[in-house]
Amino acid sequence: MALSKNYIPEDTEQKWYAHWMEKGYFHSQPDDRKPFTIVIPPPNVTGVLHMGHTLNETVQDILIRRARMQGYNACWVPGSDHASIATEAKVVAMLKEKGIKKSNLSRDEFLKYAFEWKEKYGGIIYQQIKKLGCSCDWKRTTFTMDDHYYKAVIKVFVALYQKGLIYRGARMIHWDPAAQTALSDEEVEYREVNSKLYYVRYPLENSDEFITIATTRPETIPGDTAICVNPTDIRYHHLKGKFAFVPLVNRRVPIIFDEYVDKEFGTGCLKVTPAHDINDYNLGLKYHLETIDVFNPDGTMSKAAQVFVGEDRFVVRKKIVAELKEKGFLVKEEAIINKNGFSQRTHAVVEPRISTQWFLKMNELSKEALDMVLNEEIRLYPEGRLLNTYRYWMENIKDWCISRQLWWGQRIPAWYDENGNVYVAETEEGAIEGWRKAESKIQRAEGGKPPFDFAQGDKDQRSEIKDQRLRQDDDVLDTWFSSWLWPIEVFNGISNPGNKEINYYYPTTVLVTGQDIIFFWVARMIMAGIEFKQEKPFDHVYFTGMVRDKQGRKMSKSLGNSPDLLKLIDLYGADAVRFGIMIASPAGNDLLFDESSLEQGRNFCNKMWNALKLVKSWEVKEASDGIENDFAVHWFENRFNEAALQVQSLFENYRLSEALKILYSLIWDDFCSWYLEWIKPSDKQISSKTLNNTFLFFEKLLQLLHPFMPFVTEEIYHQLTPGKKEDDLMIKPLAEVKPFSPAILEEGQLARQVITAIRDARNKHQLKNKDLITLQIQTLNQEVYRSFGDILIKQVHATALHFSAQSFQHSISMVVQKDTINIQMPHHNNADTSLQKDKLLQDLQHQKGFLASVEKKLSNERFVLNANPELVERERKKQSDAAARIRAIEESLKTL
RNA sequence: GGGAGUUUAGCUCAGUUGGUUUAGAGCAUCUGCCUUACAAGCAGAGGGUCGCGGGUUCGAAUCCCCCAACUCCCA
Repeated sequence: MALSKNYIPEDTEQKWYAHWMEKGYFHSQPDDRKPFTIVIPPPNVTGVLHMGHTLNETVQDILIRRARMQGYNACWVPGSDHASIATEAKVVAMLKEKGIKKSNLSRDEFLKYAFEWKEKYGGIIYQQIKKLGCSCDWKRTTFTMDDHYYKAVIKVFVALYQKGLIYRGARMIHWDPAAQTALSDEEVEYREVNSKLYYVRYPLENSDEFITIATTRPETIPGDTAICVNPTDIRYHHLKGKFAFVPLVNRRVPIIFDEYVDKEFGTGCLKVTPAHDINDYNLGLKYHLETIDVFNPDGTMSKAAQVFVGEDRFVVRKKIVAELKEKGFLVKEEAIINKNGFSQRTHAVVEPRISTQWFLKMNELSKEALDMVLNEEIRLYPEGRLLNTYRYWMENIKDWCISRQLWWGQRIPAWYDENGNVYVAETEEGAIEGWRKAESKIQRAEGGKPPFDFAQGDKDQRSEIKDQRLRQDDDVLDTWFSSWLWPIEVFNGISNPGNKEINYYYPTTVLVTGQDIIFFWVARMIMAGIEFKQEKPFDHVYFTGMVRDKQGRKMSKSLGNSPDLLKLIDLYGADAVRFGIMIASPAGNDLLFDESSLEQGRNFCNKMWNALKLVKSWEVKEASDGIENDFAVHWFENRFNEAALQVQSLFENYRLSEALKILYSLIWDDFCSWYLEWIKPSDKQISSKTLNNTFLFFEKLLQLLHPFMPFVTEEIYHQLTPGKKEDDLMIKPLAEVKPFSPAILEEGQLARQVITAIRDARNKHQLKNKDLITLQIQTLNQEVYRSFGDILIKQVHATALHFSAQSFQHSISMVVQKDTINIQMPHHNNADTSLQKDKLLQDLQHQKGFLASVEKKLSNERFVLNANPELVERERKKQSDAAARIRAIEESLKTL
């Protein structure tokens, strides 16, 4: 079958993915090979594949595919997390469309809808990951709400509670009024916003005077319970012991003095609202102030506010300002820029709120997790900045608020009795048992007998307790409280500790993730690994950068600058998308996404496709090889080995983008532009030896490139010798990297330089391709030139190669390394040599300058004395080379 | 406000412990080519006071200090 003009990705991608799946290449089982394990950072179940995922998954696939070819037992576990806030919001929205209110549903009914939703939409992203070509072990797909996973999370909660690391308490937390749930510190994003600073005067008691405060949040005025100034601020010394009245609600509040207040900000007077600001809350604790919560959970004004009850906080801000103005309390307003906290999921302005929540103590957990990274037991790539970030967070760690006021997630395994006592257990029975023990203790203390005897299995009594005496906590756990177990529980390491799989695959080899979730995930996974497995979760962490558009802006829905990935795959092919993304992602840097790099990837596929067409068009002629092919084959073999070695070392350092660049240039330039042109026969006839070597080279190139561009390489691999292939490139073992000879590479370099120099001269003198030239070289190294003489003649369209001690008169001459090259055309006896002369003069000047700098170095005694001998020797070589080159140039100039 | 990082060609980046031909690559640009694998191509070329200013050294893109700009993280 004739091959198409260009490479057509859609013809091959689906075919090969299906083939690989059918062969079970992606599936891994423990065996006696070394494992190479990656767990996918679980994308959110509500998600569709975006550019960030694409970069991330591509990197993982590259690593896992290469490891597989290197003979590791490669296992890449896919999955997703349940994303409680985001998913619950989607389900609520879906219900709303159906005309169902969440508040009218029972918890179980709601969860039924949620699971339905998950079944319907939760798998979309998997299909997209497959389109990208990712070789995940789909049989291991895990979801953070799977049964075993759910149980593991509960088990961990109970264990940490029993260890005293989990506690429940009233604290000031971040409240998301849109989702109506608490958030952890990490789920709040701070952004600068334009806002206003309002100056409001509060009347003083028993006086005509006022005290003026400045605030950006006038809607919290009804919650004020003090005014605070700095004790060193002499402006307010006379107010010691005085009281003021809060405008609108007319509350009498004390004036207190504390160092916390910044004298320079506003008027130096701070209104204190302990219920609605973390610093004010601390002042409240210190000075025993009343705490008045003026907001409802949804961000409207509460009854306690007395004014504008039931209206939204931002509407009320405007109304209160208007009223303050009207009543003469407002002194002035000033435009300022300040930072607001926004919910990462709903983007609502976060409200500091005092609330009873569950917390995990982080101090003890963090110590070992920090050491593990500092002493390089776990290595971060790239290291520098991220190590500092990690250290800072770990050293200043705060307790983690893990409860969420939602239904979609693992329900907190805590039960309360009528008196508010709490019983934490993995099951309800366990909690009842705990309650019974506690009860009977009291009974015994009071001399009575235990109320129930479960040993007798009294079912009625049991349900009585369940329904009337014990009530389970309504809240669920933070999604990250399940994700932090991911590297362990995907192998059932918590629900079924010590099983064969966890023992084999854990710790995993490398985690690939974005820098933005270093705290959410990476740090906490390390803690979980230490706590529950007594071992690190992974050896390496590779952080990818952020995907931006080509102007450097973050990709976002609102800017509309994130491209539709599936469309791009349709347009360019998955390999081209992978190429484009990787070539533009220098290790550790952000990716500036530009469609033109996908085009480059598509063109690259096409280039290889055409090389395939070329080599397949050749026919074997059984005759001895000409010398030219020996040189070409020998040279390319060494060039390949050199590049393979570079690629290996780049992989070891996670410099994937650079490895891809090396391969791109190795295939396009070295293989296609040089090697294939050198061996290309004029009559399609080629020796079997050269052809076989060429096929072998091609295969080896495809193999090295395969992890980056799996589809096109597999396709060409099979096309090279159709019908014969029983294996697949994907699982073909990668050969050991072989040493290379620098000498042959240098000879190749010389050949290329001479060819390029002559082509340049032809170009400058507007010689047609068909014009044959006479070629003469002045060199002390005729042997080397003879070894590639035929290549030279073919590549520059010369009649023959001559060696001579003298230049031709009226020839065009140039100097390559230490040799002078002369070319002459039959019909160009009076060629204009001025261009050539300029170039030689320029080169001469450069060489002289260079020689001078080398000689300066060598005439410096301190250099010769201090620098190591090899270095001095190298400088001497530079000196003699430069001198030789200068001589050659001067010679050539004489003939012009 | 505190901390970290970055600054090399028009753009994106390499440049390992200071010395490897007075700085390299890809893309973009320019010139010439429809040469029978490929115009999604071929051949060639131009382009940088290594952010600024000091210092250390025989020698600095590389080490130190100051300043400037940008980015990120934290509060």
